[in-house]
Amino acid sequence: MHDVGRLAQVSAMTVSRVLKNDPGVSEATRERVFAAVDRLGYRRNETARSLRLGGTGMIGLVVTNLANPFYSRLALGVQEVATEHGLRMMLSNTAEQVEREPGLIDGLIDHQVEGLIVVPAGSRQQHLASAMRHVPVVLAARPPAGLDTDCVLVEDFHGAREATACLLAEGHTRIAFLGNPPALYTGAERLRGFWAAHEEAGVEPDNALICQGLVDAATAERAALGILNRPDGPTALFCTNNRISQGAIRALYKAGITLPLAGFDDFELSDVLGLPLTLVSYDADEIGRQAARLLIDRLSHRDGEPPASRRITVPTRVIRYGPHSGDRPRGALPPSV
Amino acid sequence: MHDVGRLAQVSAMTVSRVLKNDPGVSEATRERVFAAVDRLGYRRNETARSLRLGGTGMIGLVVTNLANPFYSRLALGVQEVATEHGLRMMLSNTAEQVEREPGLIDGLIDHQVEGLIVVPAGSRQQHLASAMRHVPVVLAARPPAGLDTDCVLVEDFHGAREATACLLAEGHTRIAFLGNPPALYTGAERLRGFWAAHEEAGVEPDNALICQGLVDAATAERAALGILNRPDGPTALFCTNNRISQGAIRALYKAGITLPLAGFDDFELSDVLGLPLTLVSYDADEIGRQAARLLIDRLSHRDGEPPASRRITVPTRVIRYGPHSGDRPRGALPPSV
DNA sequence: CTGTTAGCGCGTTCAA
DNA sequence: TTGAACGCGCTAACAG
Repeated sequence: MHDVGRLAQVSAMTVSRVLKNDPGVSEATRERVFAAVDRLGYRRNETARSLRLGGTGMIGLVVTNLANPFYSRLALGVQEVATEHGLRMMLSNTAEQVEREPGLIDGLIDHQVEGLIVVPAGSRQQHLASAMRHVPVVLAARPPAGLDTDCVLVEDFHGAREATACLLAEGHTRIAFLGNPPALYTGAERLRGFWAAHEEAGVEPDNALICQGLVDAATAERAALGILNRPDGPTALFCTNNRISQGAIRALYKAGITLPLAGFDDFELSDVLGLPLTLVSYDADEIGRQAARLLIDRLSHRDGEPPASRRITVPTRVIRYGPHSGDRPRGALPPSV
Repeated sequence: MHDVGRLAQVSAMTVSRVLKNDPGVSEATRERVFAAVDRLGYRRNETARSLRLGGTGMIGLVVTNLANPFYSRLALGVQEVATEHGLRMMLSNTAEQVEREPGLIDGLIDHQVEGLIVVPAGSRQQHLASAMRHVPVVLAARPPAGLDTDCVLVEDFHGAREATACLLAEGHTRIAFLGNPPALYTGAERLRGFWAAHEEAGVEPDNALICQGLVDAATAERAALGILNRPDGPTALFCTNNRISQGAIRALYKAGITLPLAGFDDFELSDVLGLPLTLVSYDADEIGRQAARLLIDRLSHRDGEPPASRRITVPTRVIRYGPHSGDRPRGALPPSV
């Protein structure tokens, strides 16, 4: 900045003012300064600015797996709203290693993020309490456990119940449940919805068809194959997320079986599989947007009464693809049997 | 740090030393300092450190669309290598707005990234030359145009030729080409490969079946439908990337037609579509890893002879899914017609 | 309209 | 083994 000033024959202070669009600078010097900036290719050092200004204008986002479209969409939603408010987003990815989450959060705090949005990977949230000593924290997709803070959830229970009810309404009474670990909020809620739909239909779920603790498509595929090979197998499947659905679909394909499948999360090409699918769809971007809005609102009330913690729910809707009982034949890529 | 020092009855300087694992500190004071740190929940300010140390330990990555698995995998690859070397990654996403790329790059430079990895979105690279005045820049997936710098490419030409050759070998002589804008390197190279395979097979491609400038699945779907509805339609399709393949598959599905499809990029569920697919697969993570390695290598030679610019190529391999002419019937979800 | 002073939080250098 | 002074690049507050 000194160099720019020298070239423009002004002090560094004046350069600073020009770059900040401070009104009290004569047009002549403005132009000289800009010319010097261009000539030297000068760029302001945001690190030094943050230090001086006492704020970085950055918020942190912590997710478990960027390669999962759910998280990348969520990240895009956060980014969108952050950008609108002149904030930048720093992204951290735990790469499915739960134990790395505390370290990543500390790292973001060390880098002076002004707030955090976290999709907590495990069930322990003690490290989030520590983080809250430094900056506001908003949770996404999972509720706080013993923490007083905002969160954005999807209608896990409702969505699971509705999709399960679709299968039951078609007469299925032996529906397999393929779920993620029950220690996760989403896993537990979605099982609860599955169960509730059964109760309402007066159908008793068979525990032998309930499988939990699946963590990715590969484990889901193995579990699904196991269940499909049982003598008293299911007539339909319910999967609690997109990874599990994909594993189950692969199992069906390999086993050469076509069964109706219901599950959480829509996914690419779901509409062209030719399978009878009943998917609980929702806007992952919107979760990110809402989380960002909650966080930014909290940041704007930093010096004052902090607002009471809020819980926002993003709606789900059931989408059906492929042939279902009662449909007319479609003619394109029909399921074999 | 002062506060911590006061609580531990030492100067801030000693706290700094303890936190840096400086050897010259007595065990007694170490423990007092750590105790004070824990009690106050103190975290070192990385912003201030960077200023003093003259380096942030961050590298920047610029991509166009995080929701595309190609880019999110690439980002994970970069992140992996960066972490191994004690560097952090700042991610910027242009959200398909080419014109935002220069601004995002400037932003990363302002935040003092020590190097950049860019997947250039447009054909103009002037802004990259400006960026190179500040930090080393490595290009991914597209070569430099009038720039002297490292890049990591995939075997665009070779992959396209090989996949096309598979279709030709099966007797197809009317293969539609659905491509991204030819101004993009990948678009041009893949068309060249498509063409070369035809020449080698002594088959003349029909220009009426060549369609370029497709930017996403929706435009690809429309283009594919148009070509499929021609009286002299194709007997197979070639798509230059995953988005276009997905659009084409949707078009086939809606039209109720099953045709062999070849294309760049493998994608989720490609193996269970039951369509005859010939996909050019490669490791997107590896592109990110290699790009990060090139960048880090360049960073390590910062004060000395900069190495000559290098070009690394990531190999492709052709993977085939579903029934192909000559296969035995599979029995599971076979294509109709 | 412009320049000077001081300090953001930290670490290097030197002195005790 | 520990502390004091100084400065990284920038800008708020106060001169002039």
